[in-house]
Amino acid sequence: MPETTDSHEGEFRIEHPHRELLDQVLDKWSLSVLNELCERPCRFNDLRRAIPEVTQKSLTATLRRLERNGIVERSLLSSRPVAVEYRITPLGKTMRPPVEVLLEWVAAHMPEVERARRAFDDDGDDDGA
Amino acid sequence: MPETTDSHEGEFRIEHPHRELLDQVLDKWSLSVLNELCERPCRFNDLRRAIPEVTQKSLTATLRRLERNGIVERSLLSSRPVAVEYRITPLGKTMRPPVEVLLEWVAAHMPEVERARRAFDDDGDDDGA
DNA sequence: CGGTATCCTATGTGATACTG
DNA sequence: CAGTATCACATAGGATACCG
Repeated sequence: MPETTDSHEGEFRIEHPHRELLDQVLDKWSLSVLNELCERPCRFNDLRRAIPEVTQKSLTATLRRLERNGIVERSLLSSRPVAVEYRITPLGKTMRPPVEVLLEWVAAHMPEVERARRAFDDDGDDDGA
Repeated sequence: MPETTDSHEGEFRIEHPHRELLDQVLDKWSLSVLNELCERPCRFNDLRRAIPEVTQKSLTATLRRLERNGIVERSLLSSRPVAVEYRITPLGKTMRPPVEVLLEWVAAHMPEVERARRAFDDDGDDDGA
């Protein structure tokens, strides 16, 4: 074993560039956008309609960020009137399994987390008994 | 076979309470903290030393958030001088597999992402030819 | 030792208006 | 249609100082 000391199983350790990528692909609207794009290519306004809570500005920012990271691809379909289509890339599709695993963890443990939150919040409530 | 090939709807879909939990357990310092705590219980200043980039304030906030979600546990060891110990909970330990899967995805695809970023940034560089 | 309190800035996000 | 520009605001996070 030429590899050193840390043979202990994978950890929670993360370095900065990885952290940054994680923040960009898991940011507030990314998963909702990918959820649409993994079903079909979408026009900009298709996405707005599919995700009504997102503003134009945030949707644009999200798409640019995902495009820059190679997760989605933007194609100009015609120039007059402007028509643009967004598609998930092969790289983007590789995100599905890990994201699903994560989402399954969240769904599975949400009840336990909510119990913990209630316990914590109640303990904090020392309203002068 | 009731399952049509594209009945995989909602793979990236996430609802608000889930989104919020994800934000709290994957925030800037959480993984670094969990990385320490999954190896051993730590005092507050142990964590500061182990993660020198974090400020007191952010570390406190991170620990409180994780504690509230049931991911870490805080115990008062003695009162004078104050001694506190943080430990990962069983619930916290369940985060490891999904987080590892995620981190493996990041590590595996970082080179491709970086290529995409360079391509994107270069395209943006219309330096007026 | 293990925090709080305060101030400050940067960023994310929304609202709204405008444009090619 | 698919954005950009601008203003406004809330929050995250850092810097610093103080406290029991």
